[in-house]
Amino acid sequence: MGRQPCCDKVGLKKGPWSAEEDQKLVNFILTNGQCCWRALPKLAGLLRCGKSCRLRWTNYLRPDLKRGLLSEDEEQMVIDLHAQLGNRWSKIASHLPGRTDNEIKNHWNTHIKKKLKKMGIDPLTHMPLSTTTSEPQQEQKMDKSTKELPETSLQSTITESKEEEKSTTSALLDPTTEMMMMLMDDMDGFCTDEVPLIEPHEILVPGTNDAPSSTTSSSCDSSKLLEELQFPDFDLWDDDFNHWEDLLSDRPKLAIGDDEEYSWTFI
DNA sequence: AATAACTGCAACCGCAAACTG
DNA sequence: GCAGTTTGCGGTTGCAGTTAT
Repeated sequence: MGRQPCCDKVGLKKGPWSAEEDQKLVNFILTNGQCCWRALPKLAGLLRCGKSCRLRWTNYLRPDLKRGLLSEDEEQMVIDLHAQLGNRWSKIASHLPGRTDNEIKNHWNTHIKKKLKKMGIDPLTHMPLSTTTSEPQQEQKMDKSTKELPETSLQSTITESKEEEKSTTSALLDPTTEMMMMLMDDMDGFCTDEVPLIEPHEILVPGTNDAPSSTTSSSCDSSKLLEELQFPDFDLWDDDFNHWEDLLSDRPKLAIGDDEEYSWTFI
């Protein structure tokens, strides 16, 4: 099957996002909803691939994201869920509202792994280190083959069955979280990755006070952007998703061509 | 003060599943 | 059922900031 090239397409920008790009992306998604990532960059006037836009949105720009370090509770939850699910970061993230798989993955690799090792626990098997091989090489191998993990006592409880997964993970959760999950299940395929969890008027723009001391230039720009950004006042997630059909069918009218300069009027 | 080493996070890459015609 | 396309996921990398020397 032919996979289309993504960012290696000539003319597409890579690397850190600028504040302007963030603004374009946020404005576009807030106006038109989240759909058709492939077409989004052109429609939003971005010289990025759809994949890059999706990543930027889900990992950084989504208004429902919590920022800052994971709390003790969240961290413990990640450890428990990892013991059950392994490196299935998206599954783990789905149990932590406002957290992304990338964020959890990074936190695991940079903080929790070390913490567990310090405590004499193998972060991979969640067993005491003395009973497991702690050869870095071996660990690397294991990491890479998480999908075919040799069954440990904990991991052997993992089942692919959704039903069983629900029951095992919900056992770890507090009643509120459990209820939220049940409600989400009732919402016909709703998942935390589908924005928003909140209404536009409830959007809490990450402020300067509790914002993480993120140090990358793009992050700083974006914090600024999000502070300044005026989210449009409309019901974002009603049946206005047919905006997309309009936009897509209107594409020629928008005169957005591959090599043309885009102009976009922001709300 | 300079710079080497370390750390943490955002972003990219490639694969596979899901979807579509 | 098949081929092509899109989306989602997990692993990895690059780089800016921080700390140690």
